[in-house]
Amino acid sequence: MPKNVRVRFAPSPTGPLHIGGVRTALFNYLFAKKNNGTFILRVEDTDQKRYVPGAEKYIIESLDWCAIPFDEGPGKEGDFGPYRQSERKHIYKQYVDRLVDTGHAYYAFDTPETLDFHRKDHEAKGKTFIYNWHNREKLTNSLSLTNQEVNERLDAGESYVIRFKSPKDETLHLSDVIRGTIKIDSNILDDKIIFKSDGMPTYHLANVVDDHLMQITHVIRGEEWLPSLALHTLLYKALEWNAPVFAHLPLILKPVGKGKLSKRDGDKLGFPVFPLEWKDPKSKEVASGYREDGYLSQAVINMLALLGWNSGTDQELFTLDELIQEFDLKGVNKAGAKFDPEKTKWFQQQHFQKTNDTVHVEQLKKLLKKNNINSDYNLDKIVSLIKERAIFSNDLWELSSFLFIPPTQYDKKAIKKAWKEDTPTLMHELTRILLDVNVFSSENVSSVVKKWITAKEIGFGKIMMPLRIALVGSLQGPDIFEIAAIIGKNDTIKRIESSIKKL
RNA sequence: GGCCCGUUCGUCUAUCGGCUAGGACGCCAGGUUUUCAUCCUGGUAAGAGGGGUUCGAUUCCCCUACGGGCUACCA
Repeated sequence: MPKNVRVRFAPSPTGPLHIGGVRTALFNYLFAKKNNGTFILRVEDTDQKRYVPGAEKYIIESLDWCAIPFDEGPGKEGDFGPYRQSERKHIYKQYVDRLVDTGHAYYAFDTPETLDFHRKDHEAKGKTFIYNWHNREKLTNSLSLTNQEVNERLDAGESYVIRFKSPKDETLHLSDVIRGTIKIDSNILDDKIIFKSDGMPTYHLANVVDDHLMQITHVIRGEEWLPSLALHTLLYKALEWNAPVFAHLPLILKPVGKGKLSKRDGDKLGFPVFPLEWKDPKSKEVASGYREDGYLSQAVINMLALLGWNSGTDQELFTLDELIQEFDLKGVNKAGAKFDPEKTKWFQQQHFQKTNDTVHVEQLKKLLKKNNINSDYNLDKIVSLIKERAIFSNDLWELSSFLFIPPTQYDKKAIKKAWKEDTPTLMHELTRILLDVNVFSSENVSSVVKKWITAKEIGFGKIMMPLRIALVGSLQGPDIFEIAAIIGKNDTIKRIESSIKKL
């Protein structure tokens, strides 16, 4: 009987969750749901200095917006809480003590200044300073000091950290489902600090302890953690725990240039890198979000899922449920992927078109209200006419505003192309024809106007284009007779007369 | 610098030793729409380089190049 799948997303509340983090959360969620497992949110706030107020709330709101809710986490206490590491502070000490007792860890009293000096000194010589077996005897710690000295320092309240004792001359075989087996020479490993002088564990220790205590079966995280895998594997071994399965996701890279996608790329290239808008509490700077830019969360999720994963088929459009059905870690790529804002837009367009019209009508209502428009037009009809040319819900307003607000200006190119000397006369005649149309439906107007044009033996363009200019202000928009029908007989005639006057 | 991971069209990717190397975004061309956009059809374009292994390598191995990550009392 296999264990129940339990996975976690473990962000640090140091700012807004960026899109790479959202994808990590998504893959965890998909994996959990696919395997009838549990998706846990754990807040890794062991570094008080970097704590940003509001960040945790932002993370939770983002997951909610993306519709990838967690089953256990802050505010949804399960059997393995609390889910904030700051609230688990008391738990970690016993495990550090155990590591010290079993000889896997030791106290170290070196000051940050001393270490910094060593690092700089080594760097100047073109070497790398590594704190491990080859020099730990020469540094200030419980391995180089006598028991008495150590106790004296401890009793005197001298600040200390606890380091994990990395092994000498071992070849470590690490395992990752995406990358296979990775061999590491333990001699290049640092004796990493696992417990800080402020009494808090570092990420490495807290992570391993919590994953074990929370019975995490699969650790799915970003590739930036791959170099820590050796340490984590060693920690599990030292604590005599079974390690979970590890999967390191490829990173999301900048669309252009070098490096991984960062906060700044969004502003520079004009697309959001955050799911939600974020206002920095200190600088008051505002970073745009997909939600506020009018993206559907389904589109963002779909795009993110396909960035580094594929189902093995040609299918690219997925709903969340379909993603859950199809998801498999085997389909995850190894190489980092450049983020593509254009394709993101395409996903948005596809999902927008699939969205039910009633949703669009609600959006349009909101947009009208925002623009102080009071209208009794048939919004269902309007949505059906314009939605196929829209990508974002905000487009609904852009594409229909001329219906609610008569044109005050006319597109110059359009005038040059279609508004000729005899146009005013023809338009004037047209108004008289339109006046006689009793039921002002698009079909009626269309047939009456077309009959008239045919009878007059003039080109369609000579009427249709100026009429469009008169009603819309430019040579754009849906079927012109549909437009006339929506704004009605009076407004249609008024707009034509107004255009004759102005042009 | 050291260590680790990676490398198929411009971009995201399929291919699990035997293909005219497939799809999608973008771009270009044509068609539909008496407008614009949508939409449809077609086109463009790729396995980093060099060695092996093999009857045969995009696929397996090695080297080089390039890209990425890590190298904190941050996660």
